[in-house]
Amino acid sequence: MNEPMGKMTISDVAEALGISKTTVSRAISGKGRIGKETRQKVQNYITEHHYTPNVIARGLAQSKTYNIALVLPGDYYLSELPFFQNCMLGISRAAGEADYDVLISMVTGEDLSQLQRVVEYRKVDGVILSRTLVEDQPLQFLMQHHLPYVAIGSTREKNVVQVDHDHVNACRALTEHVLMQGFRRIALLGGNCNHIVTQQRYKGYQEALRQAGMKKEAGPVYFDIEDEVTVEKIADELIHRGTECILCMDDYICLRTLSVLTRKGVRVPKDLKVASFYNSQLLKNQTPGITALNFNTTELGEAACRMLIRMMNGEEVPKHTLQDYELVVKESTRV
Amino acid sequence: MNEPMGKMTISDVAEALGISKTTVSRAISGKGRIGKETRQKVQNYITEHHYTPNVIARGLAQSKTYNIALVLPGDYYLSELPFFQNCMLGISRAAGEADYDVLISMVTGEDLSQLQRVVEYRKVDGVILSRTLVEDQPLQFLMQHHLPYVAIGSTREKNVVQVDHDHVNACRALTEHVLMQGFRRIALLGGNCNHIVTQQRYKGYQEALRQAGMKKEAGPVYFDIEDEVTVEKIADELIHRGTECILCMDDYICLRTLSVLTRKGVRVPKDLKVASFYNSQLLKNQTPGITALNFNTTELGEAACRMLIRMMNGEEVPKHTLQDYELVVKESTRV
DNA sequence: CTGAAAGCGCTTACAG
DNA sequence: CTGAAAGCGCTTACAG
Repeated sequence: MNEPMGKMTISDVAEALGISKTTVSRAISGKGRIGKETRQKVQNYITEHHYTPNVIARGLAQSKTYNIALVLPGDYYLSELPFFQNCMLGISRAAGEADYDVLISMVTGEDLSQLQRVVEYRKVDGVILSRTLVEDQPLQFLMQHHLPYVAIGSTREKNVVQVDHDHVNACRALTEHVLMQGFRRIALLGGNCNHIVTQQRYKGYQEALRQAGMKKEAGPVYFDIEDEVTVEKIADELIHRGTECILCMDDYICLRTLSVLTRKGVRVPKDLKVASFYNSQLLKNQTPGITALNFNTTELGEAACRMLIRMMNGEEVPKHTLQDYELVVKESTRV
Repeated sequence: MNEPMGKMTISDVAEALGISKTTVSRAISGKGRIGKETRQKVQNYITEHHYTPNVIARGLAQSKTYNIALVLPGDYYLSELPFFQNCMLGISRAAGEADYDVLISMVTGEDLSQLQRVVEYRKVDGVILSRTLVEDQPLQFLMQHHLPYVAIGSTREKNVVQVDHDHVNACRALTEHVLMQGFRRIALLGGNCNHIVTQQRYKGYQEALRQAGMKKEAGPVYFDIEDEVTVEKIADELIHRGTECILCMDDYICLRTLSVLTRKGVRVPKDLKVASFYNSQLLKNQTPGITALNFNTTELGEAACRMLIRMMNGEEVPKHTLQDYELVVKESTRV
């Protein structure tokens, strides 16, 4: 109570108890042999006097930081996606349980400086990549260093530990569902081609079509849709071509599509069906309800973080983990 | 090239150059007197051999961590708000410029454990609170410790350094605008009462009414709107009462309101005007365009972080900083 | 079961 | 201008 909070050291404890620092250290960490009584004595003292170890000092001695880095896209529109927030929540939770903290490093375009600083300065024991790209600079960077890391998302690099949602099967399932409803002219509105997830979704879509015995694409497929103007043009084209159903690769694209359709007086699902390969808060309150794929992103983050912690502890872990999805059918695809 | 990256220490450099560790340290930090040539020699060597200092060790010696903590709400729906992401982006940017890293600690409800761990373990040199509450446990916690911190948002606690948007004047301006258009029956749909920002927005609204000589509230005021069901009920009431304009305290509430109105066949702005006290990506692509207040959240985060850095450097800083707003008038309030 | 000592990789008075 | 030494607050062989 007298000493200012946060200043007490292990030496103070040792002195007060008339024992050595070594013993105190052991009593706290639980490592090494130590008498039951002694340990109890130390334990009592430190809780009573609110001693908390200096993790930095411990880290230096152990060559550990008890920090992990989370690499996040620093681009404006991307950072707003709920996906990353929810991931972060899960990661933070899992990290906390293991007494780790998470440090964020924003990577914007070609600028890897934040990630570099964090690994070169040895401020973290491991890294989590929040997404994977076709041309993946952060991943390339990590592959050159000997620091444990896991990728949320998939990649072709075989030796990278990856934790992902099963996008391919999920998208296949949703596409199959639409095919089962009897629709054939099914358009696909896709996101950024440099995102691996875009490739996976496309693959799922194609697989469903192939299985249904359709030789070529059922409807036109678009990629790299970023703004509403593009959607506007595409919508005209689709309506003109008599499209029956529009599959949107993510919630943002879907929201924009719905907004454009409403403006054009096209009714969903009456005139046109719509579904989304990704669900979120954004779509939740939409009228009519939107058929979409549900993924638990927080759990994904947790899983990735647990994986990383196991790696940092020297355990062997599976290279590729897939998490399940949920297909939620609502009015937007009703016949 | 021979030595494994990230293992070189200051001693290695000293030895290779035949000088002392002290000198090397000085050459790197730039502190203390040192010969120009010597410094150059060291500088050349370390860039050539890719030496990077161990920041943990430096931190221990200096009793600094070069980390700051960002306290984020861990609640589901809240963490999805773009506000926090954009703040984080700004903070991360400003921190990086000063060679600091940002560590996140999620605070969920009553659970402050993540924040506690981070400060008790001395893993950060300062803390940023991403929002302020009426009943503010994280703030109370920080006030008890002697660690620099700044709050994004306002609080009644006079001695807390706070950086905020000028919500009161912004909301007053928007309300005035609507009054100028000639509307009188103006309803307010408010958010969580425990958020200080809710109080500020309400205050701005009231001030505008008072100034316009209206004794009592122009339209009904609601608080704690969290889901669409509530909005649904309120909408019926408002329509019944002949409300002319609905002011929504934030983008989420606004989006829900619009969705409900569309479903009910109420046309905006023809039948009813709508405006929002907060703008974001969510509202950007809405049809019709929504009159709203724009705030630059990334800049807010940057400002808060710079402030904290100054505090950590022992500088005096102003207790209360307000950032400007922008009123964007669009179709949703057109007469 | 316990302790003295060296070490983690830096910084910083102090002395020269 | 430069260096030897102590110190930051822990951990961990090594010895007893």
